[in-house]
Amino acid sequence: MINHAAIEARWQKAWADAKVFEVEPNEKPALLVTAAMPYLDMPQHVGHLRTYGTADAYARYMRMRGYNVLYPMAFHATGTPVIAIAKRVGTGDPDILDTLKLFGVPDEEVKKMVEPVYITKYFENEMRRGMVAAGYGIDWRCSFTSIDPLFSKMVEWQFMRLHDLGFLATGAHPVGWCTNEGNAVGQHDTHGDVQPKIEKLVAIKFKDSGSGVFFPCLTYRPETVYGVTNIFINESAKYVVAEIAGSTCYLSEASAKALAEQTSVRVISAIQTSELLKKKAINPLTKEEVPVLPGFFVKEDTGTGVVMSVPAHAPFDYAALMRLKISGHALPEMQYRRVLRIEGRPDDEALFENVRTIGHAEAIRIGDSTTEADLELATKAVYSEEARRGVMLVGKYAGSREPEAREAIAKDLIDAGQAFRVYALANEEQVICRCGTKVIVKVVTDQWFINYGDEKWKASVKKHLLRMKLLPKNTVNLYAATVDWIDERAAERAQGLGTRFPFNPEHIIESLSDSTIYMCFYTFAHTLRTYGVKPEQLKPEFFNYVVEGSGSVSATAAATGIDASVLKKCKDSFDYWYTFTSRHSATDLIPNHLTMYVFNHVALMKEEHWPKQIVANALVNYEGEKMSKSLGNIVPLIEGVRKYGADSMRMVEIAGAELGSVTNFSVEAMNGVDERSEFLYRTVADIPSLQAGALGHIDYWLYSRLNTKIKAATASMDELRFRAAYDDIFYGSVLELRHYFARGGANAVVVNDYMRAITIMLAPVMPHFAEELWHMLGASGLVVQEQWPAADEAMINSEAEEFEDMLDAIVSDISTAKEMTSRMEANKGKSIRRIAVIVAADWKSAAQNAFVELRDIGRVMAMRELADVDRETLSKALAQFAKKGRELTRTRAGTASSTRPALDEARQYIAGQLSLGPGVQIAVELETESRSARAGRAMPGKPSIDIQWG
RNA sequence: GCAGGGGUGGCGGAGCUUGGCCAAACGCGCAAGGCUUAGGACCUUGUGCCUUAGGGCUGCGAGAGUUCAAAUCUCUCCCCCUGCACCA
Repeated sequence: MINHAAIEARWQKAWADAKVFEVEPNEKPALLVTAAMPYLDMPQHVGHLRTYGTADAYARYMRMRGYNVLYPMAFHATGTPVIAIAKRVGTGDPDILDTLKLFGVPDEEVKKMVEPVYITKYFENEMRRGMVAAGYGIDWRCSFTSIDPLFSKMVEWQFMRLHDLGFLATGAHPVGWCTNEGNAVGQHDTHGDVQPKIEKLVAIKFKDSGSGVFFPCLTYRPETVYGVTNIFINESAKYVVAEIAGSTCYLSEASAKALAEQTSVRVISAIQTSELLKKKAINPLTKEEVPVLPGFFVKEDTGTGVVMSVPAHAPFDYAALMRLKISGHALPEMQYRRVLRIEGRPDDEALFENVRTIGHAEAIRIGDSTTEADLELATKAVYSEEARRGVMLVGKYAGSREPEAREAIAKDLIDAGQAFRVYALANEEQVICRCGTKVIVKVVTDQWFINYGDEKWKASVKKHLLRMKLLPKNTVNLYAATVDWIDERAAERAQGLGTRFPFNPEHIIESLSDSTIYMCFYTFAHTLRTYGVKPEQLKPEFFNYVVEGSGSVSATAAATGIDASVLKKCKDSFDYWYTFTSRHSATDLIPNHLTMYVFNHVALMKEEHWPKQIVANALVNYEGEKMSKSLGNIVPLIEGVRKYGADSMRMVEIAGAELGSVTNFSVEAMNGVDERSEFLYRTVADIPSLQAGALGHIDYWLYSRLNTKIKAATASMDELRFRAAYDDIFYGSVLELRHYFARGGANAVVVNDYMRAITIMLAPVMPHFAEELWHMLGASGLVVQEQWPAADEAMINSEAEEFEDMLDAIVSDISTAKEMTSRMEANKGKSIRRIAVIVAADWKSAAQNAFVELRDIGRVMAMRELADVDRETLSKALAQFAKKGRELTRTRAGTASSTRPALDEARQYIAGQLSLGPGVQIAVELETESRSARAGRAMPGKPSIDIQWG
């Protein structure tokens, strides 16, 4: 058994001692590999290995390809999560205590986690340990955290530059909001980590014909205003008269309070619902007068507490009217006016009939089987059908499709002052802040944004994306779509760790926005530290000079007080490493971080320093299931390494699937890797017991396979197709070695050469195991510093490879034939006496190649070289070639005289593969000499088989 | 809803960019044989359907089209996954 732990420890120490990952600019081409810095709120779990391991394997590969590779690591601490943990630990929230326990954080450490900075320190150490254990070749000298004062100076500079360039803007913006804490609420601030979804609605103002006060009817579907029959309010709620954004309205008291967070609201007086129910209101578009009625489903705390009723298109509205009718309420003359039709559905009347049927059924509760849940379902069905195929029947937009009409009518009404925007949470369940308060929507004013909507900025990003290498290739569309869609993005926040926002020091810079150009900081972080540069010396001039490339050394030295030689060193390092960068992250960051990364580089740096390559990987499942805290299937990285070994996990996660597909972390897969590792390990260990001597066919075959493999694997690796590459390098080598040994291969030099190359190629993904094999092979130095093998075309021998393929085809053919003939009546009670393998005559290969060339039976027949062949036999063979058509290619099988001895040698192998007893004779015959009736069937590369029973 | 990705054997998953050599790599599972006191592990073969000899038929979400030829190109429809922002 391979002792993973011992091997890992030995080689991790060897790498550290040799400082192989501590690199400085040199004459080699540069490559800076960066993976998204991990957030310091949890230890790493096995899933993280996918991204960081992929980046590491790529870095190791490129190093072997002759690049000077820097793979650094930083840590993200900005924002609210760390503070949230401190708070939750402080209040003894059992949820967080369980989670920390799941991650193996000792109790005495948990106690100290009431202090945010302590949390970041703890997890930083934890993560470093995990990353070393997983075998990442990181240059730790360049590390920093996003709350490092030196780093903060760069973020400040970044935002001042964005401001100079006109990319910062202020404005109003709706956010999820907790009135208790007075803070914006994101996903991790809510119970059950629910993302508050904000949607835009519109409130259409129906004027009370008596008082002139408005009923602001909240709706998702302003286009149905043409079909309104009445207005609904909640009879049992409290209503008020209030001034909203300049107009006087009736609305529920709860709504008035909530709306005050979105716009100016001044409550004037209370009003009884009985008063409201006496009123009539005028539809602003149709000018019709409609009554106000009680609606059972109207929620007082959503929107305005006033809705318009469109029974033809809304099951709830119809049901409410039916309920009123049943309870004997006086109803207006109902109009059920349809405002749109369903295109391509001649029976669309049926759909509207259904609306009524369901509404009616709910109202009278037929057998209690039709409920409000059915109304919800019906509503959804109607909305989606009408949105997809609805065409307006009435009004200004008659003939338009529903989605366009909806937008256009909303805009017209708002522009005309007949409606206003209302934001609401779209979540089906109520969203509750961790503090217990219900989350509402607030429109934040004077909010600073980064204006990613800037057209010129977008255009240059789009243009640059076309020049970048974006992997996997099918992510290109997602980047393009993101650039099209991305708009203003909040740049500041009231709470959390981080850098103060320069234009509003009360706030901190939003935490995704402060990590868009941080990779450049790696290139000079350790220089700043080595020379003791102080944060206050990192004036804008420093970054102008080093990162932006403007200004002179002397002027920068004068402005900052930093020694000119240090400045020069920083700039040279940045210029060197930024010639070729590869950014690694998970696919889900494409629509935000990765796209913003491109935007910010394009805005702030010289074109030669813009991003060159982004690699986005999919995530990892655990035994087929998503990893999640709730499923309790999260394995901490360090625990995984201890249990399965770093290399096996790396092989499974990095090379278990192509970049864009989910890899499955399973014990079974891990065992599969272990078995093969053992096999390779034994193979290397057994080399001394093999022979030396002249090379035979099977030796040339193995060399050929090796070089074919190197060629294919190199091409795959260049595209980061790890799965394809390691199918060949790892899994394929095991199959080939087995075949080699089964065919009697036993040459120590050949196996040694083969395993040397395989070992080098294993190193990017299985670095510890590769070092161990390298050492066992008696090689000097570290494999991590070796050159990636180059394929030797001269060693690729397609004839030898084809021969082995033919051999397996023969085995398979005999096996089928054996099965078939055993069922023949004539062979009952007999056993196989002899198997003849009959090799095609040489003229057949000549004829085949001639036919492939000429594609003309007559011309081949006339060839002088084939003049000796019996006319009928030749024409039959040619007819067979013709039948194969385009599939037929030149045969590369050797001549009969060379194939025959090779097959002779392979007889034992064939017998072994078929588990034939010693009593069965295998004979290799030439077509020209064979007495078998089946001899004529032999074709180039496909000998005829004759099984003789007796 | 909007956007992006995807639907291939019992399963995971190749192949689809450059249509034909694809019943479909590789692996798992399953079956038979070998080995073994037995089991496990390991090795070999088989694993869509039909077939008394290497052949034939059907097949790649559904339907239609282009083509001599389609898993691969085009269109329509159905289904699944992911993201939708102030949050890392």
